[in-house]
Amino acid sequence: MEKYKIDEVAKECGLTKRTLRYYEEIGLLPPPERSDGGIRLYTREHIERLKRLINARDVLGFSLQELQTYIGISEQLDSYRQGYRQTEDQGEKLKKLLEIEPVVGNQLRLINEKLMKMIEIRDEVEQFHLRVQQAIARESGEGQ
Amino acid sequence: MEKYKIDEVAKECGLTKRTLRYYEEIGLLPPPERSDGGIRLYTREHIERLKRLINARDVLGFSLQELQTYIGISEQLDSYRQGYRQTEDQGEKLKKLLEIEPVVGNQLRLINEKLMKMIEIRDEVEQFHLRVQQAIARESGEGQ
DNA sequence: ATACAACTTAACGTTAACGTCAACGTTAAG
DNA sequence: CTTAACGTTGACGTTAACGTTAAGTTGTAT
Repeated sequence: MEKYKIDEVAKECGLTKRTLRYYEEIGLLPPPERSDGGIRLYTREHIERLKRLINARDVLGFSLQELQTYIGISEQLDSYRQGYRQTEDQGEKLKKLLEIEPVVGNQLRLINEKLMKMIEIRDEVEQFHLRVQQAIARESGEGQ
Repeated sequence: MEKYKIDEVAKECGLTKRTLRYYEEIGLLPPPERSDGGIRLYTREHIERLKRLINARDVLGFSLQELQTYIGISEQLDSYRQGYRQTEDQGEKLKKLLEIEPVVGNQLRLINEKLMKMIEIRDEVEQFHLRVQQAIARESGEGQ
């Protein structure tokens, strides 16, 4: 499996090294493996995860705190899928799932709300754009 | 025309008084009329404008700086519509419009990009939600 | 007229999300 | 084997976007 040093990751994701370390520091990124000398060695998985994070940050406008819970949830589902059909306590699993479900449902609702508002804004700006274009056409057709 | 004091406006818009004054301070809100004693008196227009602002802030995730230009543009269109067919310099108008157009076009493009990414995320979360619900159904159906 | 709630400005405080700098260690190249 | 480029951990600095407090003013209800 190929390994990446911090600057490569930073550049591929459009961040700085500082930001990567910061995200790790606050628990947003899982600490990557280190070389014998202590240098961070990231994998593809780290990068993909990071990209999803950035997307959520930029698009949903989540704070890093909010991203923590956002991630916590997808982590829990992963762990559920890992332990799928193992001899873990069935009751515990169900309990966790029942905890997670409303949180995710709520997220989904919020995202949909935001989405609708965003479409409204898009339409407004589109109208706006059209009016400007029409005005240009009229104004420049008139001057002759 | 009805007038509103700062706290009414703040509550209707879900902000604090401090935030309203701050927005005015940085030029995001036009200074409202004042009473003889110096108390801010807002109108419906102020409120509606403010609400659009909050929407753009929350949904598009604009910084207050970015909102300034966002507003600047809609202001310019307003001023265009005001001066529509007046004896203003036609060349100036056209020049302004030609300046505005690519900016708005760019905004529109950015918004559409964000919108698409958002839809992707929505779909992911939706899938996620479904899987959780299915897991619950399976897990709780099994225990009997 | 007097209280009292709500307004005002001014100034300093706070938090998130990094930027920047110093001092030092690691690694790949010649 | 020694540089030069890149990495590491502190630690302090910065900026946006307000919160908070103080000290005083205005509006209104009795």
